[in-house]
Amino acid sequence: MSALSHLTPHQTTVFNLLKTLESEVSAQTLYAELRAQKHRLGLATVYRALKHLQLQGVVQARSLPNGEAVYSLVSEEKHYVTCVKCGTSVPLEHCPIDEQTMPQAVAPHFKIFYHTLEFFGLCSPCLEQETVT
Amino acid sequence: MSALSHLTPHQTTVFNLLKTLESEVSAQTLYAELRAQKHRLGLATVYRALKHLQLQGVVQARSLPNGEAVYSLVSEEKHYVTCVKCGTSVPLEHCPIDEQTMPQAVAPHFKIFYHTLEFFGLCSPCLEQETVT
DNA sequence: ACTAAAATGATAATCATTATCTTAATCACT
DNA sequence: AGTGATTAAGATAATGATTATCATTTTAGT
Repeated sequence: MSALSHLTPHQTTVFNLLKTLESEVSAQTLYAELRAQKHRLGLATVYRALKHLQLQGVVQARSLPNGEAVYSLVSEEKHYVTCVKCGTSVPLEHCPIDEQTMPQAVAPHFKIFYHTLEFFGLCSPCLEQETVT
Repeated sequence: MSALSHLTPHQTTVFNLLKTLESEVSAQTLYAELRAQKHRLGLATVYRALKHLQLQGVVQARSLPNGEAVYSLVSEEKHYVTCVKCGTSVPLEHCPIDEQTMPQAVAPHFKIFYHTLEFFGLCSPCLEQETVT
């Protein structure tokens, strides 16, 4: 990974908090957590910091079906199975992408930072509801 | 694919339009197109129809970074490379998922309808902007 | 210290989606 | 066909995350 361009104190704060978290979080949650830790920054700054870190290739984002985005470090290689009915999202342990074909699959003129892989379907409870109904 | 449960006329209309489209479309676009075709239905009905078709496993959804969702038939096996800066989304021709490991990768108690695979990074123009700046 | 550029805060604006609630259509059964 | 119950639909308000705006503060380089 190339060196990060200079980060402002606030950007560093956001980055550091992300490093301590095990799972993805929304910008709103990050903001609430930082405020709870007595950091004085605005919500817009959190969004801007996340955008900046994304452009640096160190933070990744995933859009949930409910419209909110969740963020995590790029190093967190996690994929998910998501229920299209209730929205439950379960992480996968292993990435089933063929390592050989992956590099060729991406367009030649893109610099790739990360990828997301998600399976969608029905979780057991929702599946039962559907078949019963 | 199991038989679809009964579809209402409006649900059928939405489904049929999706069948004629080559690329993914948002609910808003579907609504505008249907209205342009003199169909009399409400926006909420389009959203409800899409939700219903999703639960049937025949329509898939993908959330874009800007927060809107785009829909397409499940049969459209397309994956994308998306620029984290400008949002440009380019389809891949080939799915690089290892067919062998895929079934084992999904959680045992999920009924899987489809999957999405996306690569994120910077497209050429945006990459140049970043390195220049 | 000084000026230009970048970052920040506060808040308004945007916009897709969902909820609500009333009305209309459909269905099962007699 | 009639009736009551269930489901679908329409219209629109409400929600909520994200972005835009703009005035102010901070930073970097000279």
